Amino acid sequence: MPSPGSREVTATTPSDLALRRGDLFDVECPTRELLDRIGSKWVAMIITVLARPTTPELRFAELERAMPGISHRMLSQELKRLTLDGLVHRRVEDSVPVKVFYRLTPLGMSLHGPISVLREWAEANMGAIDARRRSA
Amino acid sequence: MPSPGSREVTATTPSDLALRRGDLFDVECPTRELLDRIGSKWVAMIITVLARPTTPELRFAELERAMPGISHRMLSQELKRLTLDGLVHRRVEDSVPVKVFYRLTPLGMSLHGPISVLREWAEANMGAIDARRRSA
DNA sequence: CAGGATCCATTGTGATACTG
DNA sequence: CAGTATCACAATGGATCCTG
Repeated sequence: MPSPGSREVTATTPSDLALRRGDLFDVECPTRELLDRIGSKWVAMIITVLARPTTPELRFAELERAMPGISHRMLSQELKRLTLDGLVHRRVEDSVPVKVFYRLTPLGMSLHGPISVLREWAEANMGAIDARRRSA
Repeated sequence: MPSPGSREVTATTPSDLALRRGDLFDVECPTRELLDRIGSKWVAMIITVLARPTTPELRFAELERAMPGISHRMLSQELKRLTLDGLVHRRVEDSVPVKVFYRLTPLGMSLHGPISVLREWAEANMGAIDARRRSA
């Protein structure tokens, strides 16, 4: 979050309203940043995996295995972000060695629907789009 | 089978199948890249603006004005990408100076629903998430 | 007007190594 | 096991200038 040193130009206070209600079209509204965060492939995958009824709770290594291609670092980073955002809950079992379990919070679960819709669109139309790209 | 939740990835050439059907969980499947592309704030905004019944077709400068905060370069880049992907149609009016109009293709329109769902989720939950982040 | 080209600062990301 | 730290490099994105 860089401090606005050079350009607090427009908007004297109208952003207050946008901030409160969430307005993608307001420059100052964090909804933009939020959308970029939840719209990523890694978030989509994490939410999708954790939303599977058979695996409501998974350990770090299990998630890693369930998401081929993700790097150690990325998974760690994304999980931390999602935890901070309150979409994922982190449970530590005090054994030796320690075990950590991740599961969706109610808020996280509520994101599952929207993300599924987008993911399914992507999976359904990927072929057509990819083909067009190649020919162009 | 000690790996619960894992998919049956036993095929010899799984990428072929995944490529054809679109599988986010396949490392080689372009669906991942596609999802990252369509999940961005700029794409969400472009699609949303062009989906407005009142403005089915907009010129470059009009789009720019409708999307406060986007840079010249970004808009140009994203429009080109969306055009290549077949989500946006580009119509050039041969006047002096030239006028260029953008509108959604049927494929682009079909993305409007999914994106709206995600955008609305973001706008609705932005407040809670933002508050939690600050306190953490 | 539309948008390409260039420069440059910032950030993202993988690989690797290390710790409790 | 579940991370964190560090490094090197790629990608992003804004600002600015340029052209048909």
